[in-house]
Amino acid sequence: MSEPRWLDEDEQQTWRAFLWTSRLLNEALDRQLQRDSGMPHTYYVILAMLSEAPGRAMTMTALAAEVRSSPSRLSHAVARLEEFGWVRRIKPPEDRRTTIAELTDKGFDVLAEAAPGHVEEVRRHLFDPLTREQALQLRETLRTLLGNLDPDGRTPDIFGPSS
Amino acid sequence: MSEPRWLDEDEQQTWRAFLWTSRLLNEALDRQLQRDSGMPHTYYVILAMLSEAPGRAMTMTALAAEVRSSPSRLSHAVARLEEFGWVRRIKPPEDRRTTIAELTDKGFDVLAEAAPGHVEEVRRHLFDPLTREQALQLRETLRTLLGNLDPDGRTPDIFGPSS
DNA sequence: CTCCAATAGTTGAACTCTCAACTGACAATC
DNA sequence: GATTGTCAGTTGAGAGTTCAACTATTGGAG
Repeated sequence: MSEPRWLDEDEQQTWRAFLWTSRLLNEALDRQLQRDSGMPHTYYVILAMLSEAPGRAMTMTALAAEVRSSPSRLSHAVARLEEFGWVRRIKPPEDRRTTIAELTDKGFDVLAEAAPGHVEEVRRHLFDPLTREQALQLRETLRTLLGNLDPDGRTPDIFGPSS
Repeated sequence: MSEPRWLDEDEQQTWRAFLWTSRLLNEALDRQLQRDSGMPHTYYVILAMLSEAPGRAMTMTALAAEVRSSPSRLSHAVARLEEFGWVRRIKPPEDRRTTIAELTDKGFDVLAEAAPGHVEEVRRHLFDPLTREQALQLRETLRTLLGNLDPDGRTPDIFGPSS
């Protein structure tokens, strides 16, 4: 065991700022979505990702990777979304292990209704306070961190085609 | 109702990078702390803040502000921490509405044991991948966002004495 | 062809968090 | 000095998350 390398004052401030910012931002989004559309932010992201997929459908595993969720969390979430009638589960005959989650028309409508308010909230809390310059710098910094946290870079959409 | 201002490509990428980064970072910290010290990250932060307070004690309201928690969440959390014997509740006679949460010696020891591993994890995921320059820029950006999210700037410790 | 490992996903229990309702104590006004 | 309002904190129910254990199916290795 080597000596722990403690955080200096600057680092401490950076870390806490990160912690509070992500906490508060997430809570703000959750509150807004829960109030206006009756769903937590996690569910919104699932619907959004499904809506972008070809055929508005994806296997559970692919979807889990897309939304950075554990298989378990996604399974529970989709079960709930299915209760709401926003997602449908399909068992394809080719590989009977897999399950395909498909966004229903109702789910698509709910998403379409939720989107403007949600985007507005993201804008208000994340982009409005920052200059364009800051936002772009932030993106680069976060990409760096993400490359570290999510090593099997299953995030091709986040990295531009030029890299 | 005005037209929603959608996110452009850059903003979309920034936003998702923020989302995944904070998600994954939080999960990494939670897993590490749960595994090595049997507590979620939220509880660690509560213990840490208490340990820094004079007398290692604080009123529930002050502590809630410090850790950006709702009164309810904090109340449940402290109830649990009390079960573990890491925190003690005290009812002061001056104002019998308030409750003071005090870190016990046992709680302090647990925190002291948990700290090095936790700091190491923060370092690995947040500071090691970044240049010092990036980290400082990140801090400024986050301060801006935080000023927006947490308007009653009850974050004097995060803003330097010069501001 | 059989057996074993890997893949895909689900389930239940324990736990944390949210929200709304509630209790109890101090403060202020009439 | 009663009433009303505000402050401090708790509680319970419902919902989401985690972890470990489990089922079912497919892909290989011998």
